[in-house]
Amino acid sequence: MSRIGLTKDIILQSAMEIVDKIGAENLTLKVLADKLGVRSPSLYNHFNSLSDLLTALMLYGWKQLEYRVMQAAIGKSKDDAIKSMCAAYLNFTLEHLGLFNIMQSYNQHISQETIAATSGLIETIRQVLSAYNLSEKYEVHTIRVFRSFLQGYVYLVQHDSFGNSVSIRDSFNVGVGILLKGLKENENIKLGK
Amino acid sequence: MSRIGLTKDIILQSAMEIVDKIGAENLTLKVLADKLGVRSPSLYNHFNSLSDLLTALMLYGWKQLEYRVMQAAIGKSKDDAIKSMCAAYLNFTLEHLGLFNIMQSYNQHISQETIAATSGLIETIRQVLSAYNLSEKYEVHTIRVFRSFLQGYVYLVQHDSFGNSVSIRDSFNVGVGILLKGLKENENIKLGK
DNA sequence: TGACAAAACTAATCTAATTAGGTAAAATAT
DNA sequence: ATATTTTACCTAATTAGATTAGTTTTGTCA
Repeated sequence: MSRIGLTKDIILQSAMEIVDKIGAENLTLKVLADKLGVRSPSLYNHFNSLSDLLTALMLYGWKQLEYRVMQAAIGKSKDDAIKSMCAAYLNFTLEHLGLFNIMQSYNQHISQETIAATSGLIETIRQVLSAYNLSEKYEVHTIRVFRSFLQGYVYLVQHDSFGNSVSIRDSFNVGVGILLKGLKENENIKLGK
Repeated sequence: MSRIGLTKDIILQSAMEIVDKIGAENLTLKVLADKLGVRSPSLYNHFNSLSDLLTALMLYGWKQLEYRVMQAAIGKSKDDAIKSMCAAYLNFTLEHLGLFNIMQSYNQHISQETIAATSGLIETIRQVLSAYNLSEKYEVHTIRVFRSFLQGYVYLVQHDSFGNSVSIRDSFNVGVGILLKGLKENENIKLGK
């Protein structure tokens, strides 16, 4: 009977598949261990606790999202870049509902690592925004407003909070459009209030 | 030894105090029962399960938020009403971080009741928006965009995701301002695309 | 080959939710 | 007022899941 040879990455990959398939609330060490062909205490050789594992999974998710959003910005600038990045964000989260759930709910405790995991993402956004010549303060405001919209939109879609039949993508694009217009209002105002 | 005389409302009130004080993740039946001067199985006379209790707590929260936002709109119209409502939303959620956490995380399962609980809120928003003469489709888009921004903003504040020192209220107001401008773009366009 | 570290195991423990079944206070009916 | 029923509460037991302790196995490297 040969050893399986688990690694953190293999475990996280499996955990991701599980949460995306059966929902974040149904991830238990037993379910995960079964999928990996191992007994649940064995997972403690790789993670100190379930909470540790979920934290790692959250960071794993942010890294992937960061990669996708950065990819989307390559070769584009200004509005095109932003639209593409926003679409990439939406697409990733819709593909990974369970994972995104964990990305949201498990960053309560350790904000340092979370900030580190999302800093690349924010840096990318900052680079794209630099083309708009925003004042420093307005750049911060703008990033916050975009992040809020994205975060909230996906959350509401994920929880089926948009009752009726108007297209999810249409409303999303309208939202991005509104934010882009707001961005123009503050373009080139280097001494913004 | 006389009976305590619990009711659902008393239990929910206590539960709210607990989650706002020590965080949603630390609410257990034992903690709640201790606070109420009762043994944990006794709570099953009032709720079928912890999940039931949390669901009720979520709805309880939405009702209160609805009330506060409606109050904020009284005697105001158009931009003033919207600004006031948004501020009320932000204030409520900042006062009730734990409760809001549960309001977010526990509407995964029963969307019907959640929709019922938030329908009054959405109706209020719709009334205020009617002054703008938006096309039907744009009204839906607009509500979705506002909700997304509010939801996301509060979420990010709650999770300390806004690293630096620019004022939380300022960015919020900038965001509301951007959305209001976007709203004007579509004002009086009765045949919006 | 032999020794060490790591990865896996089984068995046991702990904590929290839940269930079963009993008792007594309160509410209701006679 | 008394009898009956309901129900809020209790204790004790069960279950599920995370975690810990201690052991065995396996791969690696001197």
